[in-house]
Amino acid sequence: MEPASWSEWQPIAGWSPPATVLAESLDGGQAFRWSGDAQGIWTGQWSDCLAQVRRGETTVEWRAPLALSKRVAGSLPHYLGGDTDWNAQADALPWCSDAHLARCMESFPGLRLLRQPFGETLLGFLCSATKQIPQIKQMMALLAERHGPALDPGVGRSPVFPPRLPTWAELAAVPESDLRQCLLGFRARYIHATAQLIAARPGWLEQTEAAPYAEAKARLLELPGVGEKVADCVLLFGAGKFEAFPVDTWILKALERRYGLTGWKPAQIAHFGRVHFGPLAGLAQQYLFSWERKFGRQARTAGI
DNA sequence: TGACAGGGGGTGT
DNA sequence: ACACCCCCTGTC
Repeated sequence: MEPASWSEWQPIAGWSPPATVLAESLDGGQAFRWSGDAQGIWTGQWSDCLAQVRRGETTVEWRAPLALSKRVAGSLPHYLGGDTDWNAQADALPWCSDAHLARCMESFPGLRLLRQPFGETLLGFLCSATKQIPQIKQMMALLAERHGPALDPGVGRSPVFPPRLPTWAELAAVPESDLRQCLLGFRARYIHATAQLIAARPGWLEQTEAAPYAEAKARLLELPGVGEKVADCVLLFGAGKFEAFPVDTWILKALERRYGLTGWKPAQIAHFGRVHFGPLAGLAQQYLFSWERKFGRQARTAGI
């Protein structure tokens, strides 16, 4: 599986997060196709791309198998959110009047929202219901191994690359029983039915990704297995809709414990989030989520 | 060491 | 509210 040769490490200008924040950005629950080694090198896949990322001297650096490096060079900056001025976005959050948000932002300096391919973001979060990250990653790996074509190197003879994820068109041809073999459980039915629905509507995915937030969300909610939370995750991590505010159990805990919203229902929490954090609520959500996951348990144990 | 609950980043009825 | 699936983890 190890490609014969990699390109030189190349800088990603303007991004120099601490190791913990790089880990949180790549493997904190936005994406499910990155894994890190003991040297701090992260290997990840998306679309037809395979790359490694690490902290360099001054910025994050990347490299790719030589046969893929041109493709990755054209795709990785966008994937890592390089189109966005993150300092400006973070500064636009109401940290000035929200001490807890300020604390979360200080704990994860340089945290980014990824801009993943829309279709595979949808697939990932259809797998996510009542599952933790390692299990979701296992499902995604099995889907790729069993139903994704080997990554196309593009030209001539080349090393064997690990398989990419199947597209929705490819998933539509996979029997539900085969999906179940990928440890999907009841999610297999959702993915199968969603694949049929998408296959029956050419252009539907692309139009959904391009639509404004409210319309895109309404369209996603038509899919079986997609509720409020999954739709918002797909739009935030796979469509760049920063106003999306996914409410999962961590955000529920965070707003209950840190903002005193005891007993509020998810829909009420979502409304509070959008009003309180504004048009970049999704970015605030990511800071709160990361903090709660990393520090929330001990904070609650300490009675905070 | 092996069985056995218990629970998990939700959705649908 | 509860079922839906079932792998993983912690525990005895």
